Amino acid sequence: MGRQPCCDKLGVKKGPWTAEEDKKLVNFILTHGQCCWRAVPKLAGLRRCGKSCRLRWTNYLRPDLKRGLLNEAEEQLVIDLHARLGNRWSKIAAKLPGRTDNEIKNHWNTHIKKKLIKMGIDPVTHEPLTDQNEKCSTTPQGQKPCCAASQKPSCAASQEIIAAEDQKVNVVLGTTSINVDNSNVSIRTENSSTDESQPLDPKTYDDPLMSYLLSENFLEDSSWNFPASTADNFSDFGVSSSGERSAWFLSSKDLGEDGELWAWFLE
DNA sequence: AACAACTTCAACCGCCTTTCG
DNA sequence: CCGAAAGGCGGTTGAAGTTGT
Repeated sequence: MGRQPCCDKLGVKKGPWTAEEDKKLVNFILTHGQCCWRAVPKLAGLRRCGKSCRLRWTNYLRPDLKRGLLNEAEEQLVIDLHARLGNRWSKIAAKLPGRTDNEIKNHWNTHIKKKLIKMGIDPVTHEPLTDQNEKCSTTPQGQKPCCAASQKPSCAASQEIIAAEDQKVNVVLGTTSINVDNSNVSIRTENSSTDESQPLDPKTYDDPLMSYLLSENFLEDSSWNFPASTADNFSDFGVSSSGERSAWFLSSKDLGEDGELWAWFLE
């Protein structure tokens, strides 16, 4: 016998999450950590599928998420990574702390794609748009493109993209330069007076939270476990008391849009 | 003001890979 | 080792919001 089913479809709620459901999920995960998503709805008192809970947490409720549109540097990084990785959104998202694969995928489809087409660049192959490229990357509705970069390449352009995966890339955008060297990404902003840099190297951060969030461990392992006991909650991040816990959330979560939800938690 | 067309993005669906019994 | 379930991922959908007429 294998495992038990994820959730019986009977009585499972769908559609947008309510503030009440968000509270329950956040409360449960911050208290118990992420264990098995299948058990979360039952234990948290939610009539949702475990998958739905995981999605809601990773895409919307996680305290380390950034809010708002991707900035120019992030956008350029996404374009560059997409050229190398194709539609592997989770891999791309792993290089942009605080951004989710869903968010990047949406931004790509709604903004970047159009921008590239406007610039005469094929968003699939990242080659200049030509009749041949258009035939290659665009197909009638309902049909898959012959050489989407995320799939096995069937044209030369995609093969080059896959082959380029191990190469170093350096993109300069105005005063910002993005350097991608296999798994390491750094963003540097040239200041006219100080030449200050903002590398994404976790070692350069004194703050243990930032260091951890930017480390490969965190990026590769999204199932970061909170301690089960509230007594030693967040000790891994260098905080222990409830006051420090509040400070940690205040600094890591943009309270602008979800202020009510997080204000509730911090009470 | 009313409606249509367009845009955005949260959430779902279904497939694939990994893990477990 | 095998089969089944969990988890993860990318594609797609549709409701809500925005813009144009």
